[in-house]
Amino acid sequence: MSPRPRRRTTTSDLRERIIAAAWEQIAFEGAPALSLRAIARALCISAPSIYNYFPDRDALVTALIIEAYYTFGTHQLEARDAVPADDLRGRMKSIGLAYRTWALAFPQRYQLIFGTPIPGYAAPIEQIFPTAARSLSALVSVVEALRQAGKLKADNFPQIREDFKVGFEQWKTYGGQVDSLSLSVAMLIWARVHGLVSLEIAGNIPPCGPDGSALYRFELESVEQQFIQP
Amino acid sequence: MSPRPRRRTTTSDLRERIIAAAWEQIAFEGAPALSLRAIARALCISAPSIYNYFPDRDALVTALIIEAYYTFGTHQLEARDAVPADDLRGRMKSIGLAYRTWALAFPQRYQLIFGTPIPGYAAPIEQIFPTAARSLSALVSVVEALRQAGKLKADNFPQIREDFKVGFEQWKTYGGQVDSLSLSVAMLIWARVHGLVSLEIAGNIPPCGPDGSALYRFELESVEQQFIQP
DNA sequence: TGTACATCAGTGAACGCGCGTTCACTGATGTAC
DNA sequence: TGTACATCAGTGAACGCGCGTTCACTGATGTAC
Repeated sequence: MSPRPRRRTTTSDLRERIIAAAWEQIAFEGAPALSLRAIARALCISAPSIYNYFPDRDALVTALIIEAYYTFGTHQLEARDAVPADDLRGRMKSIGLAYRTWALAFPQRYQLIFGTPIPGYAAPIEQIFPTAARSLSALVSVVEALRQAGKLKADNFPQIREDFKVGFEQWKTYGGQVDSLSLSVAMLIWARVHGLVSLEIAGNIPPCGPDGSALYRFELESVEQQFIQP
Repeated sequence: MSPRPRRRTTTSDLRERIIAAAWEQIAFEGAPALSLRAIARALCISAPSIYNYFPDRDALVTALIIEAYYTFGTHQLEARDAVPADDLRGRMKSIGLAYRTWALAFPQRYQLIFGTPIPGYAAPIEQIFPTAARSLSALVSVVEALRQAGKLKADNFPQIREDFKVGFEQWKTYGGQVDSLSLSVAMLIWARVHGLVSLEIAGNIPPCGPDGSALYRFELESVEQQFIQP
């Protein structure tokens, strides 16, 4: 009934330092090896104090995943907005190149959100979904803009469109109505860039060879030729 | 100097049962959670007995990776050879469909060889490489056959070909001379199927929706139209 | 055929380790009066 | 302004756990003669 004392303003920002140390550890050891005690050690802090900020290890992982999606999404949106809105080809190319740039800069974060799930950790999809959907909204919005401008080539897509009408309902919820055709095409483009990037990060193409930028640029051009009207 | 007694023929094939139990565990828990003690428990066996067959945990993981590559490669080669050698389009489609079939049937094995590396485990590339290269040889051989038949469309590839000439030397060693153009194109096709398949396995496309077969079939047709002369 | 012996797959106990998490606590901080 | 008090971030000890790996051993097996 009586007014509660205000919570002290936190001056140590320990929560952020915990997250920073977690990223540090993930960068060197990989996500599945993430350990609260190792984080505490790195911060010269007792392990239980982490529980003042996260109820358990999984909550920390969830926070990391959401932050990774958010950072990635922001990077994508900035890449899109760096090109004038009437140059849709330019916007597509910009987000395509930015995709690989971010993934190569933060490979462990990329693998954390798009790679193999961590054993024993079940992602709480309802918490993660909005940020995950936002992270792809740059791509989706450009494809949708192309469609509305009548510049989207998608000859063989009616069937896919029908197949995915139901499945994409959830994706649509992140913000307003988006055509299921646009979402299907965006998904396909996403898969192409993800394919090359994830193989490159895993060190599969080519071992001991040059980087994958030539193949990647070729693939972006393929997307442009296949899906955008001249 | 005197003739050593012959090694007793092993009747219990425990080595194979260890590997089978390891696959079982990977299927349920994921590869990074693989534990020698858990395997021993599943087999009603003492943990140290595993050391009669594998010098340490990493050696077991290496054996599993090689077996996964081998099984996958055999599946690919069988898919190729199920179609007459003069029907190269048919062969391409067959291995393309088989790729997804195998990956969906054994998602953890797929992630073990093509996904995020296991933390703390460094793959001995010289041991793994031949089997890994073999696993992609079905695709490479079909692309190469197309090239030799003059049916390979690859207009914008000269530059890539040059970039990758050095990098692909290692790949070539698995068996005879293969043109670097064919290898580049094979890599690109591989990246496309891998992109869709890995997103599908990770549950990213689409959440709660239908399976990815429609998108996948579209992508195989895209490959055919883009890279094979009519 | 019988016996002594070398082999070696599998065992049980033990090692040291790092982990997530709990618990009762301390002590600085800011508030109420 | 001074004092009593509630708050709560951070601590140190402890829990039970599963892990990889080592070690000396046992006991069945197959061989040599």
